[in-house]
Amino acid sequence: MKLTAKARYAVMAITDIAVSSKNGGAVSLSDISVRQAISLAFLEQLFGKLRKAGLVDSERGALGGYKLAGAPAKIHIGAVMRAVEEEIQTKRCGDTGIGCTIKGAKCLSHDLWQAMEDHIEGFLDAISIQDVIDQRFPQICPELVTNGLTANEMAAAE
Amino acid sequence: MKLTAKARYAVMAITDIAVSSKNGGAVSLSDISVRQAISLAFLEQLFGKLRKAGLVDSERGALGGYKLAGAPAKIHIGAVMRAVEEEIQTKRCGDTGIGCTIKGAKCLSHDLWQAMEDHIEGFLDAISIQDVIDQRFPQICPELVTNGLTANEMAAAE
DNA sequence: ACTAATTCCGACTAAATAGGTCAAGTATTA
DNA sequence: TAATACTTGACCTATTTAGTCGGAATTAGT
Repeated sequence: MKLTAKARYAVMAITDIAVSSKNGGAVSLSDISVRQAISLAFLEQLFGKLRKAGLVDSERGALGGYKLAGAPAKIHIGAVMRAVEEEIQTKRCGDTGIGCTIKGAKCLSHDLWQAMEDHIEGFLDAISIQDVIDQRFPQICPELVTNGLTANEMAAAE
Repeated sequence: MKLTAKARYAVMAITDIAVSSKNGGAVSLSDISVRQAISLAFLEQLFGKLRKAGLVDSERGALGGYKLAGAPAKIHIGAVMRAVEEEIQTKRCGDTGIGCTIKGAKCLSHDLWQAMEDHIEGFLDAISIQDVIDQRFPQICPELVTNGLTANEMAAAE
């Protein structure tokens, strides 16, 4: 899961469809291109992947375009981002062992990166297109539990 | 806050100091270089920034090296990563307005990226070097609150 | 049938970034 | 005084990013 501009454009574009579609009709990429200021050629590249991932359906020909494959509340940001970025998990410490495996043992920070990735992924998978439209996002969890103390308690203990 | 290999190396190296230091003595970069399989030249680059950020103290001369500026429990991963990556927040949607501001209004996904960044930053700031050594990481918060429903409740409601 | 609008597909590319290296020092101490 | 260690900044290079380009296939309206 990469957090790049490409992934952001994909979310913007697919959100645009949810907002702009009339009666569930198809929305053309040229319309999205104008509204979101993203080049048509780049949108074509993105929507090829979104279609293959089953997130949108296409209608070819004149008056064609794309429509969401499901309800906005059922399409999650994480899925959109994974669709347009080929590598699900990139360059994770330990894939090669270089700089991670020391005499056969996992490095201390290996699990840290895994926990971080899980956290980011969990966050993005918890948000649907509908949530974005409604501007409804998860707040930071106030009780990040580490060894029985909350983050706030740990800060106070310092 | 960028999540690159450079930032990971910095965390690995600073964790190495916490683990390898004898009686709080300085640890040389050449030792870290060997143990963590990171080039000495690259470590020098990283520790220059860590020192300026006040996360480590240096001792020059023979038998010199670096030591942590504070207790491992007081140095947090987020601070380490911010120290080695110059831009705190990069490429955020809306900095230029291109592809974000449409007729003067913020794009729908603008706040999404902000919420995501806050979430990642909160996660990393909650973890100290000591936590990494003890392999103690925050679990995914089971109650991601969005509009009063937890993530689980929302999934069930779909 | 013809035309215009649109998706589909793969190759290509310019610019930026990541991830380093190298050279030439300066400071400290065994 | 030699060895070790830190300091600084310029430089380098492969990869990734963020696209473009050209053309083919498909469909709706005239």
